[in-house]
Amino acid sequence: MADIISHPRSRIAAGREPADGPDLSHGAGDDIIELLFFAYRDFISDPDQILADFGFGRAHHRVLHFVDRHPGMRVADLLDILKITKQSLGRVLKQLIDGGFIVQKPGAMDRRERLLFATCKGAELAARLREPQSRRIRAALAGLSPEAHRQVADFLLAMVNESERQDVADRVYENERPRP
Amino acid sequence: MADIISHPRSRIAAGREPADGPDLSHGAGDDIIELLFFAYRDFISDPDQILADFGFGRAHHRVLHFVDRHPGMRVADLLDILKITKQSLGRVLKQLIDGGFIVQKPGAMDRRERLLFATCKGAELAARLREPQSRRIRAALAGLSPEAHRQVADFLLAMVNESERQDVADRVYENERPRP
DNA sequence: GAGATTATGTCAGCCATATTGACATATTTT
DNA sequence: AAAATATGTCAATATGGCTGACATAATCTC
Repeated sequence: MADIISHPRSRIAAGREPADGPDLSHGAGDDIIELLFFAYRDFISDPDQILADFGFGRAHHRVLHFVDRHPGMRVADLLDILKITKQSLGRVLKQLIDGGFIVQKPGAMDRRERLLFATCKGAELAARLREPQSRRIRAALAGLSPEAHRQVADFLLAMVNESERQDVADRVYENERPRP
Repeated sequence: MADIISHPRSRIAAGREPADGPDLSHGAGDDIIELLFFAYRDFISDPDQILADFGFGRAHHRVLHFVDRHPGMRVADLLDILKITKQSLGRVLKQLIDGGFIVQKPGAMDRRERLLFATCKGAELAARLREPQSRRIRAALAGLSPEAHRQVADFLLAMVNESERQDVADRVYENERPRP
């Protein structure tokens, strides 16, 4: 029985070098794997209570956040960002529109497009949801060195898939995205 | 119609100070809100293809990861970490046990406890799942300054709820947890 | 030792959010 | 006119959360 049990600790004996094949045991950066899990777990839990008051879930938060931050966004842009299907987005977006948090306007150039905007009501909710998350981040950065904010932002950006990294940087830092 | 639309850009005009009440518009650290979303989105997408080959989802990954990393963990420990109910854990854990990835052993001190261990098969899968995430993290850190790893780890730890921060640090850095 | 508490498991049902596939409509492009 | 695009919608399904109720075995307390 005991012999079918893996003993990870024995595999990380100090200084041990793998004799054959790649070392699949724990290594540099593995602390970040767990820290990311715990940090994100608590980070996304902040707005849950507020959302519950509106009968919304985390999916509504994500949609409202991006529409509020990037007014005039197309539905297709949102699908690219969230990496979900239009059917999944559909229900959530419909609820936000029905509730008066988001409005749609046909595109001026291309009237097939439904450009998305947060209403004042929507912007207020987005701000309420953003507030505890901002507070948590500012508190976390406050205890660190002055350049930590930049280091952390650079790290997180470097964690994004290389193919989309520039798009994400443009979005986050508000360089207006040129749309072809 | 246009007057019910919020215009966030006007609220972040450079140097503007709020005249009344707290400033609920965007401020320091808000770039981190979005960067965390994008970084985590891509970070957790890495193992998805591997998991699909086994008919598993992200819930299985989380359970297997923590059991592999902390052998002899109790079911209650896992519930604390994942912050889910025992019913939710139950289904996923049962599948991992039935599939031979995890085994249970009664606790030596308290035979009510079911201590969890990854089998060799489970440890191998955990390593395969960890590999792309480790690679992504190492690549992200490689482009940064030498002290970035520490800064990022400190930041992520500081993002954890204060009440659990010490427990998380102990877990992540393998200081054996004293159990009362 | 009897009774309370604890650790775990399980049944049943519900909800949120994701999926795929098919099809409809309006609009723009070719 | 035909093809391609942007969006919306219907239907069915899966995952992974939840609550509530109840069962078992083991330990702790008096």
